[in-house]
Amino acid sequence: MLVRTAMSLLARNAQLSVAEQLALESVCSSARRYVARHPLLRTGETAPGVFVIFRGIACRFSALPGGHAQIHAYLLPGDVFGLRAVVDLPMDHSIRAMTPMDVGLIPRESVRALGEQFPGISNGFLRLSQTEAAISRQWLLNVGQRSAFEALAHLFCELFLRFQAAGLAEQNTCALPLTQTDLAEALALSPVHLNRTLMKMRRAGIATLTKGKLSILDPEALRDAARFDPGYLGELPVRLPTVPSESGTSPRPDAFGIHREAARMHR
Amino acid sequence: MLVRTAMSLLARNAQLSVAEQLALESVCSSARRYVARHPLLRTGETAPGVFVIFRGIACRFSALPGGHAQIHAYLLPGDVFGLRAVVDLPMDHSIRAMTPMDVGLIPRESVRALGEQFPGISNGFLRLSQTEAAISRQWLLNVGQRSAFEALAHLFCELFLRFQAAGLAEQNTCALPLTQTDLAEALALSPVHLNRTLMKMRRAGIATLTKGKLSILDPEALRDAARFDPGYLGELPVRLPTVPSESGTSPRPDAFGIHREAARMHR
DNA sequence: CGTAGCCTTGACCGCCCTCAAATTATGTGG
DNA sequence: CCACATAATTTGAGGGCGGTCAAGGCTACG
Repeated sequence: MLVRTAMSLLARNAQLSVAEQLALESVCSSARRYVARHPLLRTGETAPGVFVIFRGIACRFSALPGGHAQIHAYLLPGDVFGLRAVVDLPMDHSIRAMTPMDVGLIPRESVRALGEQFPGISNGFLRLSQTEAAISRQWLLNVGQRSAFEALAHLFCELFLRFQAAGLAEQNTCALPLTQTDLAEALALSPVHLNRTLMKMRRAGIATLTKGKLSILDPEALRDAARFDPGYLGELPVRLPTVPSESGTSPRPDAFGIHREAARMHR
Repeated sequence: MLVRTAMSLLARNAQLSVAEQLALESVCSSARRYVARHPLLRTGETAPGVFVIFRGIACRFSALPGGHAQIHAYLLPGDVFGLRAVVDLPMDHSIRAMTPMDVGLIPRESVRALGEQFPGISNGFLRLSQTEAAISRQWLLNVGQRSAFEALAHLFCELFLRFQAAGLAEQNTCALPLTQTDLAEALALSPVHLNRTLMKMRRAGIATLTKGKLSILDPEALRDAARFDPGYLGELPVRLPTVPSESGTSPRPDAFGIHREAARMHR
């Protein structure tokens, strides 16, 4: 049930055929349930296979001396982790659940076997890997080049679109059950400064994060602050919300359309 | 000739069989030559195939408003770029030559065809992709978590080991024909501050960068400053140089063993 | 209803940025 | 080989973004 929807998300992101999706489903274990903060994979170990997220949020992170951590990526329903094991690489980082989770496992032998039978599956995992790499490049820009405000705006744009693509967003809100410390660790900011930045964004009427719910009040301002261009996320069938106040009245080009054009001024 | 040595590097990093390596070589174009600073791939375009570096250094980067840039990765001989095209993804960043280069091209149709014939080739590219991802995670730590001094030390460790693995390092030196501005753009520092950091490292007798040559004077101090653990680079048949003064006399544990332990003090 | 975690705000500090200028490579034409 | 132009390196002075330390308020949950 949840398995099917998550596998459909995976299939879309990996551009799998129906046959390939079904083949993966047939070797995917039923859901294992984990509690929040449960460690899923630890630095140094080799994953037993590819995990598929059915429900909940996880993160990749590096533990740092002093109890701090750097979060490298958030993993949402439909995302996978453990790909390194398919190519015999141990984990260079760790993964933990940030919320209660349901996770499926595709044993790495099955992945390899299916990869030989269905080249599209191998390509699909490469595609997922490449899209994650593109996201991580944006995170490097978040940490190295953007101000705290811009970085937070960019992160909100990314997460909202990814939640929306996973069918987990309302009109202009989505559940984002992360603490401010979690967000701070993603943006390499102190919790204190992340709080100040969040307050600033709230007072500006751009976006709020309350009780684990992200609300985008002024999508255009958010996108402008982040200079957000969604092209790097792949061709998601979603877009940032239109302005709620005057929703649907003025037929002007939407955010996604604008960036679609800008993203391919090539060729 | 240079083609063979570069393809051997690629084959090792991707863990290709001899047959797979030969198959790739057979569809790889002879070397194209580029001058320094030549743009190889631009944001938005789709690469014609997978490029293999025979000679020279390139970088992935994002151009930023204001003429600045963030470098995401350095690409050395034996490295590839253009993998995104194999899975029909346009470039989310750009790539340019940093030195004169010789580059081979494997058309993306050939890559896909060989991927179906040789599953090991698909796996190999996934492996390369995963190793690049691990490197980029360390870069996020460089920019977000490490001081300028620590980050520069870590970058030097990474580059030296990768040059060494490519057969491009002497005992404790290697050619590193990058300007201080190039390094600054990799570490998200200003050129001014990178210079100060470099001077500090030089005056501490740890490492110097002069006339395009990196010299590691005190490998232990460098490794300690960076808290460097080479595991993430894959199983390279190399290591940081031993202390020149007392080389090879004392059989004590090497860096790899030490930091393996330290890296997992969490949970 | 108490305790613990999370959020919020204030005060102060430091790493790194910006601006500016001097000095040293690098390269180019005569 | 030299004169000149350009780029790269080096050093100084001053400022700001974000860190750290600290304290108080809010919320959740046993």
